[in-house]
Amino acid sequence: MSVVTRFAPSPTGFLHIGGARTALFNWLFTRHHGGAFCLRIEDTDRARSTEEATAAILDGLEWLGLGWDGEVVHQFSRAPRHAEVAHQLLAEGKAYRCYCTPEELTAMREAARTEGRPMRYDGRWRDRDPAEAPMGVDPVIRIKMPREGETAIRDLVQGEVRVPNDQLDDMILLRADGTPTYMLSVVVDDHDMAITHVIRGDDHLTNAFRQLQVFAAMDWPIPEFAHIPLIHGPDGAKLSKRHGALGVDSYREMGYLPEALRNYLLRLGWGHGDDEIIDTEQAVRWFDLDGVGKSAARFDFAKLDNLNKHYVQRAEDERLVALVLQRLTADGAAAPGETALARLRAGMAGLKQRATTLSDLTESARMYTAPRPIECDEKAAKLLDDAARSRLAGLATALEKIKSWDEDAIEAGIRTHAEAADIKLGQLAQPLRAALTGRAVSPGIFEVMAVLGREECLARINDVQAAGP
RNA sequence: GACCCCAUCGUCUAGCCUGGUUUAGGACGUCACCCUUUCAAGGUGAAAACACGGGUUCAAAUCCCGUUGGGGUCGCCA
Repeated sequence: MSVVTRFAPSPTGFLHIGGARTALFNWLFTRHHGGAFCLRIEDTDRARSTEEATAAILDGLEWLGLGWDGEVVHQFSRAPRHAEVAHQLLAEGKAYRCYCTPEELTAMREAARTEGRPMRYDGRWRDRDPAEAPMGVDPVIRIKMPREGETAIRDLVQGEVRVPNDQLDDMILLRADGTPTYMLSVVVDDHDMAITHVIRGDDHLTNAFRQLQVFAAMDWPIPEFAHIPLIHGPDGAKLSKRHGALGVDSYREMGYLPEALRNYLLRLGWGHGDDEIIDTEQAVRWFDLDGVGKSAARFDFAKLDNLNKHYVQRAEDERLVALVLQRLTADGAAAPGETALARLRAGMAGLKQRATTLSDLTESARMYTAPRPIECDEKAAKLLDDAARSRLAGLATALEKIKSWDEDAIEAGIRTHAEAADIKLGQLAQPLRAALTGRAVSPGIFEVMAVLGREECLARINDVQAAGP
């Protein structure tokens, strides 16, 4: 039997990090076993579903590299089929019309709360004669749930979980306006799409019992379930907008690489021995549901940063140059000229060794792309005191003497100069770094000089001298 | 509140199913030292956990029960 999975977000907001992980697990599981990974947009809530949210979700999945198979299913378009199933159940006596008004239900709910009982519909129309139906009330269709015994699911992550059937009330299948509810739609769609494995968030675990009864009523085969634990915020509380419940687009903006986010999300709740750095190819080979933990995990930016740094350092220079260029010009700024671009390309190898995010990388890249005179940050300015300036003064002639302008020759030339002038390399290198890059931190200074070129170095040193204290 | 789920270093986890091989392993983070033109990287080392209480057993992080703590669900939302 070939595996068919689905990721079924509702388009009421961006693709948040928990959803992204659910999608990742589904995708990995499908790629590992061979099969189809389907995407279904659960847009039956017409009031809250938006086109923008759908676009954001598709965009987020694409960016993360989680491609789906086949056409995207828009659940609302299948509403007639859902209604058909509800009516079939009605005809078979497995469902019934309920004429309760929303007010009645509210009263029921309030009463339950004051009496400290759980709120469950009391089934008052379950066996009532439809002839008693009040005029002018559009009925909903409710399923007849079993009232005795218990329902059990064998969850691939949670193990066997059972719940007494008296906990399950006669839920609504079809609303008064004839539109299907989520509980009906998921089941019908999962069946019609021939989904074999339902891998979703833990928050759906209790829904699974209700859904199981719909499958049973229709006499449909029941898919495998795998309810994966939720992701919590750094403080252990539910991920809310205040914490890390950001859309994947936010992580993209912060400068994380999709492969780093995938690796991080994979390790959040899934383990394979002591392995930490797991690229996607390896993940596909290793991933299975038995490695999924049962407890919720907290989101930790420090670890994501560490992973991101790892992937940035190993990313192709050209790819990073393109990404940095995008960021450099994102605010409408003019693209760097040819010389600046050439420097960026040449300097990328050194730059990326020190970057954590694309955002850092972009900031550090400015030392190669910004026009003269470059701006000094506070720490750099501090390095350029009078003593430092005077040490720099004698350097120009030394630089003129260097024959071939490459890293090794520059280093040799400067070391010789430092020895002759009787100053420590460090005392020279730091002011030089400040003058050349405007920062106190940069790639190796000789590398920077090689990338910048002799003329530019001389000019930047001169800029500092000219500016005065 | 009812029902359900969970519980190993600060965090992510390995070990748990198939009790002894564990002075409970790794990673991130933290701290120290080394390297060093800054930073990063790298190297070495350190501090750091089986929530608690009962069982079962010759032996429990591992099995059972309870307590506590955390989480989820209780919509004509999904």
